[in-house]
Amino acid sequence: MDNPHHRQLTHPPIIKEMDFFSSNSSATHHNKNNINNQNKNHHQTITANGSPTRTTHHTVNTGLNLTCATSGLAKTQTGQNSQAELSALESQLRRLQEENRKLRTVLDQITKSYTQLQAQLFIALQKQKLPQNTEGKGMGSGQKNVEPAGACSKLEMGVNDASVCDEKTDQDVSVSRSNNAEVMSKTHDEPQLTKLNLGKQACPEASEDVLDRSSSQSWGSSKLEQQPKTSEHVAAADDRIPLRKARVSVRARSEAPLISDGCQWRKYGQKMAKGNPCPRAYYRCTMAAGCPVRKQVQRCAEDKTVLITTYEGNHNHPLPPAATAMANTTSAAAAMLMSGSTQSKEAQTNCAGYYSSIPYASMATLSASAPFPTITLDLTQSSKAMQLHNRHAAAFPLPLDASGGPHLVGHPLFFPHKLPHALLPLLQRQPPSMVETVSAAIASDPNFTAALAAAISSIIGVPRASDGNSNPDPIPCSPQLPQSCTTFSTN
DNA sequence: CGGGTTTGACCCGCGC
DNA sequence: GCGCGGGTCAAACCCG
Repeated sequence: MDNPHHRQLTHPPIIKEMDFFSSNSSATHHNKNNINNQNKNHHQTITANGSPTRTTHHTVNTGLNLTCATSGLAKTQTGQNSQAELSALESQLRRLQEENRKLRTVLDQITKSYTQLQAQLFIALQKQKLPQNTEGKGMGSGQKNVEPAGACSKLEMGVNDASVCDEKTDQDVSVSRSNNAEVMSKTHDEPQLTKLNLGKQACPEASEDVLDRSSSQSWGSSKLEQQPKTSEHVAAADDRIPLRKARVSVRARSEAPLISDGCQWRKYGQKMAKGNPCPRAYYRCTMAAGCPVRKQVQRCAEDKTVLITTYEGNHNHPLPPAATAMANTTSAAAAMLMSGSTQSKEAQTNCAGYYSSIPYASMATLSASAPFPTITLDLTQSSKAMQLHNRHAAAFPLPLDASGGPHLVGHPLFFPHKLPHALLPLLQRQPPSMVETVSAAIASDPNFTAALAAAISSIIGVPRASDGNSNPDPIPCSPQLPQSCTTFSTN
């Protein structure tokens, strides 16, 4: 299932596309200027009928010079023919210029309508968001009281199902697709998160319902977890595109047969998937009874050194520190993905385009066409990402660590208020015991941490990096991030 | 002996 | 309705 999907998602051409988008906003601009210059060319040639001196006018000049030359020859040869030819060329030029002008007008109109629509959408979403913010404020204060100390615990308090995020913050996050960095930042502001947290704390039944619902929908075939569809559920499904739980797929190079991620898993099945000689293994989280989280592990058909781990669901129990980092990464990714699950395919495409404009976005790819909405964090691309990273050094001043390599932790792009804050100490100060558990994935990819951070950055908030320090206060434990639906570490 | 793995059977959704 | 493929179950088996 996931193989063709992953193939599609992480195929190099997509990365090329990312490169195109990410590295060449200036290039795009440049092209735009070229177009404008060409337009100007037509204007100049027609209105002034002179010979522009700029080389960018070469094309049109050539034509004019040729006509001049031929007109000179015409005097000695067939003058009438040349005259006719000249007039024909001139009329053709006029036609082209007219057509060009029309096209430009159309383009202007389209751009204008797009901008207007974008503004209207933004206003509408802001209106929708207002009551939520008010609600969130009250909840936020309440939530702080019950927040346990410790980053990990804080993270775990927010058992924020990606699906929950989807249901409650659809509009919020969808705004982030409008290439609006400012709005993007708002999607991760506290209110919605506190709401989510409260949903779990103050209304456990309700949130459990949501959790169970999403679980039963994604793993509906499970007899143990399957719940009869109430009319409410059906109605919910009818109101929107069928509610599907996001999947987060992590591609990492590892010779190990299994990437341990800090959680305890029990294998409950193995099956040969079509199109892949490697079997797919099914695991269920056994850290807590009834934990709905499952994962699938399969090697990539093309590159068997690549281990594809697909997570689905959210843990309903506290996670060990070792498990929180990737958990928050993937849950954030899932939340981001699910926030767009109700969008049109076009929106999904735009979303991809949006991400592709972000450094490291080559590692995060989306798929709305898959049976389940899936986001893939391709950690096998880390080296390329690092090159990309360096390429963007001019645009995004990057601090390098002592080794001279890119150091994403503490990087401007690596916003603590965006990222699971527990990630910072985890990434920066890995206890030796944990380091020892680092698996072949890391061994084969020393930039794993940076790649992971890059993936996170690409998902949750890089656009904000450009605006610098809009939110300098670090939230101790980014509660806005949905709680880890997954965990990922190595051993 | 308890917990995890293996593996064939079964269920379910989907496309034809 | 049928076949196919993905996902899950559960009995048998393995292992510390």
